[in-house]
Amino acid sequence: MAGVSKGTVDRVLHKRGKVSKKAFEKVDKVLKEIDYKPNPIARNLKINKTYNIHVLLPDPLKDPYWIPANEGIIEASNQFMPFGVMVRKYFYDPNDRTSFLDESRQAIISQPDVLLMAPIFDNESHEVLKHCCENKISVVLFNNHINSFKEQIFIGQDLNQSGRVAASLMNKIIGKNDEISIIHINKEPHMQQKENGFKEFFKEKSGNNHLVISKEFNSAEKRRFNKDVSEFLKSNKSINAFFVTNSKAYVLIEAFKELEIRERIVIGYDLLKPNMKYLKEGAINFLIHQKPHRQAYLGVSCLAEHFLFGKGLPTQEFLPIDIVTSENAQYYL
Amino acid sequence: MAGVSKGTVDRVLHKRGKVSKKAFEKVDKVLKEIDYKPNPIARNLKINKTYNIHVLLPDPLKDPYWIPANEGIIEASNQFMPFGVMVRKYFYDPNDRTSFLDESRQAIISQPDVLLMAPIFDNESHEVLKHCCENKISVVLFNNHINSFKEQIFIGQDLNQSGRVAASLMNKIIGKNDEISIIHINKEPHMQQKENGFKEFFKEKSGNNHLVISKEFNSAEKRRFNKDVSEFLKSNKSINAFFVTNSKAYVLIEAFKELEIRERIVIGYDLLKPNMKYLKEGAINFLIHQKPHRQAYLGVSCLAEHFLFGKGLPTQEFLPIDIVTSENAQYYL
DNA sequence: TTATTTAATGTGTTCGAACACATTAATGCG
DNA sequence: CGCATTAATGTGTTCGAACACATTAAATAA
Repeated sequence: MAGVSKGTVDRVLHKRGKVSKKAFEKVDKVLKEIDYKPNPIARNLKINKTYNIHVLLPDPLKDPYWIPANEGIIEASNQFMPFGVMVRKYFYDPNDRTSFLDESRQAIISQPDVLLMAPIFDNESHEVLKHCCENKISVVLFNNHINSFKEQIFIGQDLNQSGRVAASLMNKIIGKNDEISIIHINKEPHMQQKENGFKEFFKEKSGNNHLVISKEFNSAEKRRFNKDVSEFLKSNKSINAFFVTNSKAYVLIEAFKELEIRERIVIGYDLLKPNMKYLKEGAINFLIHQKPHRQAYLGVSCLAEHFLFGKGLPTQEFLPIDIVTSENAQYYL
Repeated sequence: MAGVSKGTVDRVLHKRGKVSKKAFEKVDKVLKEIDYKPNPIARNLKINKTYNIHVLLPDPLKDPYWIPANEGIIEASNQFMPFGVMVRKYFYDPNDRTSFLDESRQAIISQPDVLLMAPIFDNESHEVLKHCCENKISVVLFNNHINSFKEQIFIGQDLNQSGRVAASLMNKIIGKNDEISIIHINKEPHMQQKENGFKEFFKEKSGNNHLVISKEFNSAEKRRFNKDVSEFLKSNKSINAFFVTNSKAYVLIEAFKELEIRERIVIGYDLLKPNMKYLKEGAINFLIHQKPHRQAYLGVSCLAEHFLFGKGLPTQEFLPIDIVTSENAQYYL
């Protein structure tokens, strides 16, 4: 169309230089006229590179919250395998910081194109990031942020806002002057953000009608846990609404059952089987869905589409904060 | 690997016959051993066909509900244009059945590979489906079902369940023995399904504690509408909770404002600007998000990926029924 | 002016699959 | 056995982009 060979067009497209002003202008004009867009399929076929995405996440066997995340990775992996995208997973023990470091080291020495990780330990995650920088491996975070990692790509919920959503729901269903407790079970650093958001909402919207106090428990030993809960309730008789900041609301409900405590308001996180059961029974009023499946799936698929078809990458992909009741739960599974 | 030429492998892969038993077995064995998956990129490059997806939906200028759907189509269209997928839109007037038929005819005579449509008129949609069958154009429906179209591919919400979700929310926030009204504003056939689901929930769960009555209004003339609402409220003094079955909750709120009616519970649909405003103000308690953007985007992108990469098509893609409050609304826009 | 360097442009091959076409092997029939 | 017919197998080209390499035109030096 421009009266030059494909070689010259190629040099214009890729700015490889060595093109006369006249030729450049002829080609450029045509490119603009026909609004040329390269065929990503042909492009990819020629480049024909295998892309390696390595994923670092907690072992789903150690914490069932991560089961859907794992499935999301598998799904995306299968989908993009035929396109030459290789996904490899590294599981670490969510209760063991060294296991996190060990697995990260494994991942980094295999020199992937990108490391996708769920960073639940603050300090250790910093180290991993440093190593990745040194080895020129780009990093994408999912599930939760790490404080000073703001410059990284992140896929997940705004945890502060997530706490606010919980608070807004709580505010709609609690009685006047009811007292509320924020329950952290086996607290991880990022759970504090949810507490902050929750408190923030009540400070703004509700004019301190409701006392909000926070409390940490450890669920490792069931008997001990039940005793702790029982004591806490005894010394806080007027509390009858609970916000559990992770997927362990069912643990609290089970303690309630053993202690014969009924008719409390409970808002928790995540669609684990036992949570779903108590949601259906009415023992849990609302669950907030953190979409671990979608987070992981999106992490892999966004990267794959970026590598394969040059799709742009977002810097922050804040997923919707889904509110789940017994009636709409089925569609989120 | 099997000691035969690519021609023979090709015949085995595509079952074109003319392959000796011996050769077939050799090739088949290797294919299984290496778990051969065709490279969808190369495949598509060779086939090099332009796929035409035509979309028939109500004019977003006539009903703002359809604005995000239109945007979803544009987004998917831009994304798949470089792959040789051509999307063409036909807008019809949602208040004019002939315009629907006219536009459908236009769409069909251009012989697209598939017609994606939002079928808000029952009988007319049947006719369109018939025409498509005759012309061997496959059809995908989105936004709402048409009764006897169950065999078609559908992308959207389960409207009956959607009514149940609204009811479950209502049930969580109304006072004991409060009465409820289901409000249809400019009723379309599929809105009845939401009413059915809503009533069903209260029949099952709430043991007829709450009277639920349904009422239709027409909002074409504002003065008339306000008067109708006023009269309805006067003759039903104990009703103070409202379920509006489409995106027009804001119309009801505006009537309330003029009639100086306050502190009613309202649950409605869709994140239109005025609805969002009243949600933030607290005049609307919950909105249910029908995801018109995602419906339309998914419709186009599923089809495109099916044509391009042989991805399977679901028969029913029921989207999640998202519950929206002032605190999580921002992520759904 | 001619040789030589450098700038500019053109040509050929490749990626993996699809398909048309060419070739070779096997079978049937007189 | 020879030849036709069909079955079986192999070869070559194409899709659009990327890139190595070949070629030609222009600029510079001897």
